[in-house]
Amino acid sequence: MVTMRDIAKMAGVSHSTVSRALNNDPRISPKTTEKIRQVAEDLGYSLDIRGRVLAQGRTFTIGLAIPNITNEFFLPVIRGVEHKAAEFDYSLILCSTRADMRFELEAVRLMAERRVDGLIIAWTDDFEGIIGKLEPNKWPVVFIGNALEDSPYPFIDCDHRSGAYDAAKHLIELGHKHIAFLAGPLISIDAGERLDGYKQAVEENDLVPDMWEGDYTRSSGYTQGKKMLSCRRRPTAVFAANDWMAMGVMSAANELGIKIPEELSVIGFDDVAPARHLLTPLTTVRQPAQQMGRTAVRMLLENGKPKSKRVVLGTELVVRKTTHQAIEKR
Amino acid sequence: MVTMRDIAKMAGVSHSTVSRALNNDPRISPKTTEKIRQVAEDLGYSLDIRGRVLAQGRTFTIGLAIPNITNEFFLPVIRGVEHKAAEFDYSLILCSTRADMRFELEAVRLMAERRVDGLIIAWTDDFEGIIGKLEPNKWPVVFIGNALEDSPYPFIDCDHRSGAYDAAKHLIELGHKHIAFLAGPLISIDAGERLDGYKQAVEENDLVPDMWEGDYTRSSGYTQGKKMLSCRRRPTAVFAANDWMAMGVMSAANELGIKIPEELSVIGFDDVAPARHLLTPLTTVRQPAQQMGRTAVRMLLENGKPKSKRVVLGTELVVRKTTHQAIEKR
DNA sequence: CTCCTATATGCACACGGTTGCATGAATTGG
DNA sequence: CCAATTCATGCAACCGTGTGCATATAGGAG
Repeated sequence: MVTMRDIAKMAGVSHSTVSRALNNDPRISPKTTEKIRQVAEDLGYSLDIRGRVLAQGRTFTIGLAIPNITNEFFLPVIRGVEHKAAEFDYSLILCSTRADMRFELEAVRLMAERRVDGLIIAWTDDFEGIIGKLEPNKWPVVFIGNALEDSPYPFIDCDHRSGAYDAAKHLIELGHKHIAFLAGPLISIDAGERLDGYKQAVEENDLVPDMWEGDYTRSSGYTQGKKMLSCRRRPTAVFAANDWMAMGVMSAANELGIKIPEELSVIGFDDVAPARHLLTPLTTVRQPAQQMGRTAVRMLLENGKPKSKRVVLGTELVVRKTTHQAIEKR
Repeated sequence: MVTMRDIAKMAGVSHSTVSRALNNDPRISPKTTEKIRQVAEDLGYSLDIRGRVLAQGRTFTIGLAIPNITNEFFLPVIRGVEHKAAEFDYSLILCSTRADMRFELEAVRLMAERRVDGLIIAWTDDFEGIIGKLEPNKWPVVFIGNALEDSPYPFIDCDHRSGAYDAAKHLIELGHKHIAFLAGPLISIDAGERLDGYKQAVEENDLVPDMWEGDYTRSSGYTQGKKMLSCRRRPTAVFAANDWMAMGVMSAANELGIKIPEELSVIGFDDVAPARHLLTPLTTVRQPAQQMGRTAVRMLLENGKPKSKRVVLGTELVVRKTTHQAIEKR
């Protein structure tokens, strides 16, 4: 492998001159620079960034820890982070933590050892554990998702409450009177906020809440969907707290011969890719996942003066084909 | 930031002793080792892997260049690479090349500068360009996908031909006599092979091929689907060369009021997540994407003796709900 | 007591760049 | 023609860790 010292020898200069020439230092004469460039080219030189990294104290790398690569939901987050990082000429180190705290802490250790210039932790359950690991050396970190409103750590999340409110409002405006809500696991922060949004909308309009609990998986949507749709007075609309459960509900409705959207409106949350591609594409609330990724990178890298440590992004109601005017009551 | 020299000073030893102690060198006495461990702990020491990297000449990092993070199809590949790399205690640097050769070469340069221990290039169109960049320094590389059978470079792909053959055969065994094939863009290598597999199966059974060309996008599936299903004698089964196009065809059928699978069987290729989640889930040929990722890492990292430079994995026919016995001819 | 052998640790250099400061050469002004 | 200044380059230290070899100390055998 050819180094700057090799080039220096060939060009009859010192290796510091080579370094400066290749970095366009104006103090090196154009003639020398040109010569060095030429020799470098001839020898097939390739910069070894490891030297620079050690000398300059930066790694031009950021780390991203994602709970579960398997879940399509995180894909746009990764994309956002990758693209924004690339804009800054930064590389991305990706770790999947399998939603397991041990792996998560392991990933943090790994990235700290690599001295990444910044760390993005997505949807962790253990803020304190991570901060504890990072604290001794004050590594810069940004969290995405799962954020408490009064979190002392820099985070990015979206407004689940108002997103859920919008979704419920949408159904109400279509004339639905009986709107069931299929909640996520209520230990989770966003699940609680989404429930709140639903409740607020329903109560503001003098409707009675009808709450069921799932666990954000498709199969829980299916099971609970079967139950709620077999009730004597079944809802005319279901708001599922995420798309996976919404798809489970659709499955259940399908098996029960209930037509969507004519006989049942369904709305989800997140705007996950598979839901977009259904034959009757799902109406949902889009979480700006890609933008969340981009913003996280910006917060980490943008010239040191973070305007704010907390960012809450808005959501967007995406009306597609699964919501429909309520049928009149007989 | 506390370094080994700091620890050494505190513990009254030299930094080489610290290095050895922390690496469990048996030559350091248990007493000293324990003491050094303790001091390291007290000072909140964290290994800086950059030093090791430079000293040992390895980076414990592999690079993965993916054409397009946006496409869910690549997700299992990333997962496979990430998991396998983690098993080896390797980190993963991820680059999305936006299916643009310039970005691709840029990504290769970046990873080379970072001195990754191995490079995985997924579905490139420009093997020579990349090898040209890598050649001068003989960086280890493995390609995934888009492989020519006689490629001189180490690659992993799956057997598109036999996969397509299986798909067509499946339809034939269900009694279909008129099976349309919606091909991918025929410049692409796998598109050609899939077409060959289809042709072989159809001809072996004395059926007449009915070939249409798409471009692997959902919308091309929709457009061509509309056309082929509006023919006077429309096919009873469609084999789309990938899942996205299959979903387009299903959309078209849906709009034309053609019932799937009763009136039309549809089969895809790849087993992309959204196709799995349709209300009537798609029958398809699974490309072992995750395993391809894992294998690529293994080829790069496993103790230097690659058994073979070319791996062609098998595919798996996944029968779900979109294929059905052919209706009898009247 | 002396010699030999383990055992434990330190010294110094290596890895591949970057950078503050010094030095030598060339140019300019008087 | 000399001094002052600018310009181009080299020297050497540095970043944090790993490692071959030398050295110091202790323990055991004769």
